[in-house]
Amino acid sequence: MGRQRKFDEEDILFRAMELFWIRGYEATSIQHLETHLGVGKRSLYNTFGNKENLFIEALKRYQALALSGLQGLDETENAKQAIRDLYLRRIEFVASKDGWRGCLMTNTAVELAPHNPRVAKQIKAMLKDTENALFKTIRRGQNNRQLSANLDARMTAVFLTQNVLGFNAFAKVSPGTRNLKRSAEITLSVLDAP
Amino acid sequence: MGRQRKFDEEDILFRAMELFWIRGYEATSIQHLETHLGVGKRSLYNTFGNKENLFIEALKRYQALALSGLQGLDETENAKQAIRDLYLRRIEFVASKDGWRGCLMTNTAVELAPHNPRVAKQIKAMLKDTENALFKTIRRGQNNRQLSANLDARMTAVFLTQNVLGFNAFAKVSPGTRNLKRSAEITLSVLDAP
DNA sequence: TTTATTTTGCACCGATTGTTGCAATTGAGT
DNA sequence: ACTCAATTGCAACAATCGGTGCAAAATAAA
Repeated sequence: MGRQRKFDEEDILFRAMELFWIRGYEATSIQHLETHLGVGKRSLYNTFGNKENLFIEALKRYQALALSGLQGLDETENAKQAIRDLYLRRIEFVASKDGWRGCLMTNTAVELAPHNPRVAKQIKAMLKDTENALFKTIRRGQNNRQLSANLDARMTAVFLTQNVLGFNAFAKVSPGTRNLKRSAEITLSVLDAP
Repeated sequence: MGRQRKFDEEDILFRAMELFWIRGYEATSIQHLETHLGVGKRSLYNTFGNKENLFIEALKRYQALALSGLQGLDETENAKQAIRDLYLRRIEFVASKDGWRGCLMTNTAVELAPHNPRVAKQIKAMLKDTENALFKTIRRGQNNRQLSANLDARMTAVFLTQNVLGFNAFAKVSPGTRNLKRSAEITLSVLDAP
């Protein structure tokens, strides 16, 4: 009973995610959200409580998005090629039609996480998602004799995770996928260790 | 002639740099600067014009600081060891007494550069500083037969630069130098290519 | 149709943002 | 001692921030 909503909550969260993604947390004001989402601020506050909650919910949608990207690792038989594909997908991922939006996880890790424990906890979880997915893939490659057993699978996964953060940050100031792709190839050469 | 200043401009810039470093650009308000610098806002505006100019001048001081760190590369004969030392120094660099401040270049690349062309230009210059210093060191290592001639020196330098951004971002959410140091060793293994 | 309940639009809140006008203060040059 | 330019402290500015109170609008249940 009562008046029915004019918007879909999940749709709003997805689009809010994109706005935070492009402009960052502080620079995306409630007013900005209002106009670009087509929803009155009062409805936003009724639904999500406050800006922080709205952001955290939006960030969860990003986490789901990133997680589905990581699942692509399982679809390629060769471990190194699987990781290469992930990198190439992520490089396209951080490039939007107009300019470079980078990666919401990286942006948030730098801008918001240091001052907000709730956000920091969530970012840590997302980093662990990445690390664990890469770890699993490296282990699989070792079992299949595609990667050397001498590789420290866990630390290599940590290394690759840091590296993803790196090119996300790099992409924000240096447009163009060419350098990113060539640099990614060097990153992958770590997997060729004897 | 006229009334003399109560502060040293260079000293203020250095301390402002530290404040921006810890809290970020937006979160460091003029009021915050006023109290922590011990200088009235009116003096700040008289001297630097506005907040953006003050920040850019402070960022230049950071650039000089980073540049002097890069010069340490020339002080170690072995190229790989020189780069390792740089990494270890930078890992300590991003760790302050109280918590993790990360790297002002990385923080700014993510938070401010995308919306501010002047800042973006300066960040690009700083990245080029890093890349060029690493390139020179890699070349030196190749000339001295310490590193393989098969290494693409330029792209390896780009890779290492991205990697530095990566662990700067990583450090903001994952305190502790241990993981960073171990991951750095994997990064350096790229230089062992045959 | 009436009632009960939820959502929406509008006005408005106090706090804070960066920035400036102005007059008092300072101190070197005359 | 006087002048004049530079610097300072204080008050205030308009704009914007996140957030709310309240009544009208909308809709399901009675």
